[in-house]
Amino acid sequence: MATIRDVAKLADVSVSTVSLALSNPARVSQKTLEKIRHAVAAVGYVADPLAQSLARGRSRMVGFVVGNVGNPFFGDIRRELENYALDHGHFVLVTDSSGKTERERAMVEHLIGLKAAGLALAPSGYDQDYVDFIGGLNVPVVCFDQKVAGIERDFVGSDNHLAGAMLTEHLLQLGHRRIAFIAGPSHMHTATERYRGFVDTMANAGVEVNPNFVVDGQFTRTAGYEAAMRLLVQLERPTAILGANNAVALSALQAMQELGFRCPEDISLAMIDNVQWSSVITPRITMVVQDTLALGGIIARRLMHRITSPQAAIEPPQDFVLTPKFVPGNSCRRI
Amino acid sequence: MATIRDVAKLADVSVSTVSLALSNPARVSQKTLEKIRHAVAAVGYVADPLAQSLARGRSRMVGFVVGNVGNPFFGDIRRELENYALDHGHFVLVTDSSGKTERERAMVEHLIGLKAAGLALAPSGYDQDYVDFIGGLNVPVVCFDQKVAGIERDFVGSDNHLAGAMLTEHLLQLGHRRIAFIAGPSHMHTATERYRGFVDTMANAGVEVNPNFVVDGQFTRTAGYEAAMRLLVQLERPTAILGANNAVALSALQAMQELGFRCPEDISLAMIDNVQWSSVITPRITMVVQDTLALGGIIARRLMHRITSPQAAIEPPQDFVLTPKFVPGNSCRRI
DNA sequence: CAGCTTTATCGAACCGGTTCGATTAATCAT
DNA sequence: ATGATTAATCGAACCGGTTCGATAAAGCTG
Repeated sequence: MATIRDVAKLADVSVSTVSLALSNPARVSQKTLEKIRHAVAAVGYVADPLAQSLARGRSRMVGFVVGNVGNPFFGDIRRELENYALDHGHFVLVTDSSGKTERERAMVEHLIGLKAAGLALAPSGYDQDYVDFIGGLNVPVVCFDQKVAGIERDFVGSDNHLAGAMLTEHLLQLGHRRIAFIAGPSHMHTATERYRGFVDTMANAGVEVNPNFVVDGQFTRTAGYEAAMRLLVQLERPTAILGANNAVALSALQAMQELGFRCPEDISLAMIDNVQWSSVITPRITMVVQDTLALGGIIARRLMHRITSPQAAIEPPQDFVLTPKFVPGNSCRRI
Repeated sequence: MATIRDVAKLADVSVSTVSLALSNPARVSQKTLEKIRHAVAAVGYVADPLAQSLARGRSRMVGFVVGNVGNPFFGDIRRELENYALDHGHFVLVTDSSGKTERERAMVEHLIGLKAAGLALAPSGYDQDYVDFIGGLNVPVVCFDQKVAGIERDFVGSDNHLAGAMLTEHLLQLGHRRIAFIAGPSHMHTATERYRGFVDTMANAGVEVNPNFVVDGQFTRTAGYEAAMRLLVQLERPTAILGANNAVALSALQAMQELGFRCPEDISLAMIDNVQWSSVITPRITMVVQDTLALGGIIARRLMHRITSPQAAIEPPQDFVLTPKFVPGNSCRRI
């Protein structure tokens, strides 16, 4: 590998001039710039990113930290970020915390150790310790998906209250009254907001929520399955189930299939968030989806702005909340 | 941030002794080791990974390069690698090439620039240029999924010929003769092997393959959909469709649904490779799946072995080919 | 106790860049 | 022509570690 000293020697200038020429060509005379350019080409010089990062104290890498890179929701966002970052000379390092706060912290620390220029982070924690940790990071951070109280950072997400409300409203319109809700973890902002959307809409319509019809699915497959089972074995069953995310809703569908309930003839189903291959799942599930591409675009632009613009550091953090979209399927019937 | 010089000053020893003590405690006297340990704790010293990598010429990071990190197949492998690498003091950098050779190359070069200790790579290219590029990398590389002719590296994958053969055999057993095959890209080893598995099994059974029943689905959703449509609009339709991967098979299911064909009553369907939520897709598709956890485990161990074991460099590359598993569903009927 | 080996520690060079103050050369106003 | 600016270049220090040869002290042998 050719180093900057090889270039300097060949171009017959000092190392510092080469460095200057490469980072700020305008401040070097035409003649030397030419010489240096030739020398660079001749020896095939490429700057060592590690050495640059060490000297600068900053790298040209941005971290992408989520709980599950396999989730298409995060996948779309990642792609947007990667494209945008690449166009701006930055490289995205993807990390997966498996939803574990512990691990997320280790990965964030590792990224900071790598002198990451910035972080796009879907928070997995919520307590004071966590808030302090994220708040104390000395690099630009854009949070997304989960809004965590106390974290003073840019945030990009969807209106989850509205998402819950839209589907509840839809089911009410179809005549459903016995609507069940499979909720997510109560410490997650998205989960509580979606639940509030459900409860508020029911209240506004003057429909009482049966406490037995609210179960906790933890946003996971296994817990969602068990929660759905608890709903389905009751004597007085719901006529419709609203899943707070894709995992619990699809688990509910599976439970229904296993118990011999037809959807939507016996029980209607609706869910928040899309899933890959939803178009081949029978029935097509009525859902509210987030505009992942738009979210990804905003996250990317906001993060790169904070990274590249010098005065961005003093701009106050900002929230970007997008409106989710209703996507009708045929999993909800009129009763 | 505390540096190694802070530690040295506080412990009243030289910088080199601190470095030595930290990397090889046995070669330092008990007394100084104690002093250094105290000093480290006192100033909260953590070595800068960047500086270490620069000085050593090697980092403690391994690169994971695939075409689609969202694919659960790669997700399982990634998780295995991450766990194993973490246990061995290494950190996994995940990158996604979107299947583009161009981009993959850029990412690999970036990882090399970062002095990655090794690479787990699902190759996306196949021509001589690509082979030379991968072969010329000066770090341990374990290839997986796609076996590329000419690349002299460890390889971990499944027996794709067998995968194709198993499903073909299954369909033949059920009485099918007019079996269609939605193939993948002909430059991909997995695709050609699966196709050969199909063709060979048909030939062994003395059943002729209708040329109109072999269409190219490119392993993608859109191409798979179009390919399936071409199959379904023929006057003489197949009685069964074998999708060479999950994307083309599910696209075929979608096409069938849209045209009003029932599965399996009208047409049977089988596919290679699992997909998330396959359990809630109706019908449950009969498939052959790869043992992703085992694959991931082998990849992880092989790569870390090459990285950590000094004499591993001279070990010849080795192929690990696992047997896939047949998972019956109810998408294939007897005729 | 002399002579030799081993052990513990250190200094200096190095990895490959960046940055800033100093120096020299060129340009300008008067 | 002269002093003041400005532009171009350079040297040296620095980022934060590792590594290796040198040196001094300690341990062993006979």
